[in-house]
Amino acid sequence: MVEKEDLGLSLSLSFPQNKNKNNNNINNTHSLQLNLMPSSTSSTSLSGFTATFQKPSWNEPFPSTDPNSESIRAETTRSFLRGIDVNRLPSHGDMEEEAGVSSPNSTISSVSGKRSEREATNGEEHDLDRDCSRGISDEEDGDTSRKKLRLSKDQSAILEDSFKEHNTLNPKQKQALAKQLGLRPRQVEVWFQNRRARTKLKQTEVDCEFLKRCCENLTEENRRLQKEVQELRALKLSPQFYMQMTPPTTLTMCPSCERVAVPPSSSSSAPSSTVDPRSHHHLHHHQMPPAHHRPIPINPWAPFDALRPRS
DNA sequence: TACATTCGTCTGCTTACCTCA
DNA sequence: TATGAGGTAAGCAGACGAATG
Repeated sequence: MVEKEDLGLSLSLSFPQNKNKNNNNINNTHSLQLNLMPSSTSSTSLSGFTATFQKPSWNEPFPSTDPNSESIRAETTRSFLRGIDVNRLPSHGDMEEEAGVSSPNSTISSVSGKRSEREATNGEEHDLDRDCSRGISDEEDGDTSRKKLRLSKDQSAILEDSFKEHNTLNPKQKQALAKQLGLRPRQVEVWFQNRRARTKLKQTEVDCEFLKRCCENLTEENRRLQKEVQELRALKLSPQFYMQMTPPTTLTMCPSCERVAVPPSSSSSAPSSTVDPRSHHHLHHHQMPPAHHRPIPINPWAPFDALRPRS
């Protein structure tokens, strides 16, 4: 079994750009990438989804720019081919000698369900692949419990590699991969479906964690601001406050950004109406605020604002 | 061109089995 | 040894898009 650390999940926080289909288009999103790859991971899987999806090439089943990963992959494939293949088809005739490992050909699907009823009613094999994938074999007709196939490590590794290249498969790719792995196309298809589901689940967990942290930050910011309001109220009650206060007429509002602008010189007594709007704009965007002027706190939702879809 | 049908594939949910602590 | 939790292969339903008549 492939360990979680080996999955090479690169999770992203995504906001769908267009919800064209069930909100599920995970590729067409703004993404905040969170690469969860452990630093010690081998080079075969370090690029994560985003990077590896950029260069799909199925002319070569497992392309690699890294000679090391190439050799690892080749070795994996070799060991896979010479090793125990729990999914070999019955025609190979050696599956039963591999004790303790179940074969997909011993897999028995549940006979319950509407689809089975439909097919029984039709009485025709309109989908050989699907029928085959359910592993209904002659020698196990009496057993209604489905046995579960466990993919070998090598099969899982190869499937993972493929998934990093493409998270979906076209029929040709599916066939090729199934042939390479000695699996049925339906099994490859199901594996990819489940893999996408796992990826999405992981992403959801990461998103949830991220939102939780945002919420905590906002709560903290809110607490801080409340405290500051209290302090300002207390200060307002003291008479010294009015002595130090600058007349409000020296403050102007920038019409473009709607922020309070500080005149070029605090000693200037010129009313704000005389300030040239152009110079004001120039100054207020390039002049450092007075020391007593508290900087505007960073909007904790800023990362979201940047990522949010424009609607 | 608009419409109905079929087909393949997707996601989401669920079940059943397997492994391991 | 029994058992419960977690992982995962696989089934099913419903939706969607493309192809076809």
